[in-house]
Amino acid sequence: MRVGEFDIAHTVESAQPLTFFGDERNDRKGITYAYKNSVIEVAQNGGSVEYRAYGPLDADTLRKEVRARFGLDDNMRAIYRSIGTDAFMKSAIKKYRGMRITRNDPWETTLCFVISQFNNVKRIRGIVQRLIAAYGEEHVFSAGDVKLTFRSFPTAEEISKRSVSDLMSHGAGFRAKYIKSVAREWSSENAFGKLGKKEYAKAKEELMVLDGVGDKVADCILLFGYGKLEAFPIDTWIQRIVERTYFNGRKQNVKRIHEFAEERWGAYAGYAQQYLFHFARNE
DNA sequence: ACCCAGGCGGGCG
DNA sequence: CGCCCGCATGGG
Repeated sequence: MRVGEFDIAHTVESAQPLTFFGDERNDRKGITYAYKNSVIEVAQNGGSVEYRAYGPLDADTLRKEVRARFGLDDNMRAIYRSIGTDAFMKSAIKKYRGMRITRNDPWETTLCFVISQFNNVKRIRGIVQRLIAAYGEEHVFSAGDVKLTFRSFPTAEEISKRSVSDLMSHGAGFRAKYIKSVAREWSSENAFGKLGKKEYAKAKEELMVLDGVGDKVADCILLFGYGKLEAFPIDTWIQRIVERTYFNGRKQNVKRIHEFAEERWGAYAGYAQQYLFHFARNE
């Protein structure tokens, strides 16, 4: 299908959940990822996005999944116009034009970002991959002479059955107790599935009840899991670059930065955050 | 060897 | 509240 203002390389390289489990199958032209009981391959060639699925997925569902996953229905012209109000943001947009906010499975996003705290991207990926290898359900597909094996993302139920020390054996460290607790909460209540219907502030409040989910992780879940584009996750990178760029290098607390982001970027603060984050990490 | 990483919860003033 | 501290682990 034809898509404008989309760059799959910038998108998958910008450390969103899709790439937390990215591996050698992913390159600058495309990505292969698990979706429910299927595997989806997506590749970009100029203004054309091609995709195919292995597994029980009809064409319409597949198309909708790809469009949703890569944020292809976001109006980038409007978003760029809205957030590109200063030279710094304009240069970030220019450099990473086409980078989208991906929409991932909420549970998967929650687990990924609980693991992300006080951690680095490389190790986050490793931990997530080991959890998938250990607890994900295996699926095998044959397409002609090609045999494709993959594991789907482990369910909350599956993770909740494991002991903390079992989870620690995969390198999760002190986060293991959070993983266990969050998995238990997620599998015992079905309220989290409906969080997307609630408004941002209310949904954030409910997520922060979870042990191991604070202000920043909640915003990541809302942005990358529920597509709440007004969410503005403030991590060390964002705090640094916002203070340096918009506050003359003076220290600000998180509350102040949230107020600033809401006022300046409003409904698209999440996009502003992703361009700032990617720009800050790659400079 | 040493430092730090897409923070968080708990404890303190 | 607002700030400060410890925290498992492994890559640079």
